Amino acid sequence: MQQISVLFPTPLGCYDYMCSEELSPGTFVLAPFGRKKMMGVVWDRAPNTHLDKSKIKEIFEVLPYQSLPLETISFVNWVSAYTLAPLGAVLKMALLTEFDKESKKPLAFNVPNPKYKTLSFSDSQLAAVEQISDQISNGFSVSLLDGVTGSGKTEVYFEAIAKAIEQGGQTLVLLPEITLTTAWLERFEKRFGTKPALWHSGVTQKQRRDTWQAILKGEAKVIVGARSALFLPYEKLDLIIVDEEHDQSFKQEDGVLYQARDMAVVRAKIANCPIVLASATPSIETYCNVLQGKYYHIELLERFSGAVLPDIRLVDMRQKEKGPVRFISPELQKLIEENLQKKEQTLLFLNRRGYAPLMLCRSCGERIKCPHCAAFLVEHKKRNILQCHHCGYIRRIPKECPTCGQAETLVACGPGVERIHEEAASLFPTAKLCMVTSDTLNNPKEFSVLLEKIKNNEIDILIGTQILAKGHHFSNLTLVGVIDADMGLSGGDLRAGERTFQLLHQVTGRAGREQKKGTAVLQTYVPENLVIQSLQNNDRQTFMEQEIMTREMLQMPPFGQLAAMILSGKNEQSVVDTAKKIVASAPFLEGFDVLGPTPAPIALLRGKFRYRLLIKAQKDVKMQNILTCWMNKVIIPSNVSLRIDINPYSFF
DNA sequence: AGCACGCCGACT
DNA sequence: GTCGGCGTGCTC
Repeated sequence: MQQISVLFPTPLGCYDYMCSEELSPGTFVLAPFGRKKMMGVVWDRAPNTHLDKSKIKEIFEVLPYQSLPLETISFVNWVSAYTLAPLGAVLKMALLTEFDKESKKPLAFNVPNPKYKTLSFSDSQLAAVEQISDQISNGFSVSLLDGVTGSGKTEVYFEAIAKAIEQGGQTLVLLPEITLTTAWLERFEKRFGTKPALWHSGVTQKQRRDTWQAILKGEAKVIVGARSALFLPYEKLDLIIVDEEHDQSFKQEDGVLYQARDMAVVRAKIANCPIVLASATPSIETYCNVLQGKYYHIELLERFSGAVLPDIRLVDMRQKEKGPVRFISPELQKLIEENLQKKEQTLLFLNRRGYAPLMLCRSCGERIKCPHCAAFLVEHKKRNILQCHHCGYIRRIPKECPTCGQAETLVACGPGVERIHEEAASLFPTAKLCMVTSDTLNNPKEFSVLLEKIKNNEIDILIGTQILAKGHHFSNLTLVGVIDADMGLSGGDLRAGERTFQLLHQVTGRAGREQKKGTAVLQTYVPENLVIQSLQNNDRQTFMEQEIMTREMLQMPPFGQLAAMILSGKNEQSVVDTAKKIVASAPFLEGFDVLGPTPAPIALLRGKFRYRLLIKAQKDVKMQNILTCWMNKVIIPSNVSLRIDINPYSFF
């Protein structure tokens, strides 16, 4: 009888069992767990010798499935140790939910043909192709593929994929969920003659099953997916691409908290293969690694088809006289009118859904709040509702103020896209308008119908949130108006400046393509702000240098480490007491500081009170080890839950 | 996470 | 008298 370590896809660690034969790590087994029969994986852990022998049960059976690859096991171990998430919670991301079912007619995965259609490249692109291709089959390396929108980044990394296919290896392409559209897939199919394997939230159970199996067997060669595709059981991973690497949606914000771009680098290291991070606006973290010589820098300088960068103009909103509330400035209005006359398209961008972010009672001053969250309800005028954008709570728009009972006293404060749509409709009564948000688009089909309409010039003015900012080229779109360029800048978030720069760079880049020079207007109350100035001058360099200097001075990431502890529970006193208890037992160590507790910016969410601690550590400190020791000392009552967020991106 | 055990309120 | 609410504790 052997004692073996087994891991289950539940948020726990390893459990030991007895087994008559020796089983290698990765073997699937069926074992008794609690009062249930559960499927688990034999793990690469030494058996626990302190365990009371009478407690150890025997496994039921060895399942006749192909083992989980050792690289996947190493990766799960690494992610768990880094994020401090339980091993089993990480394993869960690597397995299928319906594991026992088998497909009668599995999908076929064609091998993409690297020679299907060869593309022609400019000199600059050819140089980049060569640099990237040199990395294939040369072990682990990280490259930043750095090129402006329209410089042909995608086609350049397609050549690296072609080379990996020729060698018989697998390639993983990570894209932000929103970029995973038909447009990208069409380009892939044009180049390789077939579709890649897909992995994202919209993939059906059967497709998931077939794809998972095909990846394990090495039949699927190119896998395109959102961040969760990192955990698939690759048989022979030879290349990873992370496109739009700066995109903050790579940070998973629920369940296991991880940064998929960073974990992708770790995954490449485990596979001993190259990874390419592509972006027009690289993240500060990646750029610092380039400056330190840890990452290669592959630059694509020119726009491919000779298109020019848009002319960026600022409208200083401070100088506007008080009058009836208006969100489209006279300057922007004039440009839109000119654009309408030229029969060219305009995009009005505001990253806020709904009609107004706040409803206020003119009589008593009450602002209508969510009953479950410390947040204001957002007015959605068309649907005649108020909605909480944090928990989804919905109520009808009341006729009377819910606090003082007076009728007709509620007023909308501030703009959302719906309100911009309303204002544009009254300013340009003959123009064809279309509003696009995640509320109005329900599926990819609707989206492609919309794209077709835009292409056929059936729309003059688009009004939308960031769903429109990413990854689409509209050849007749020559004017972009950013309603509130400062929106993302406030709030004391570490990455606010960086995020705003990246988003607005991307949005303004939608203006002008194919020889038509575009214009972008930034409406701002802080025209002197570095982010706004750098955007206007198309000066990424200055912005990055300043941002890096600030981060270094403050010892913020990537020059120092951060971790957040979020305590939440229905009993506020209990949450506060636990937070204080944790702080009281904090270790005193050089280069390890504990800040807080403070109520979270959203102090009540879904009926739970939330407090935060921020841990700031120097770069060389083994933060995870310290946190683990520290947490082992304190007892968290069961009515309080604690989440640790290593390198947090959101601070709500 | 599940799942069971356990101790207090409103129902046939 | 029970049915069921969710607090608490355990899973090798």
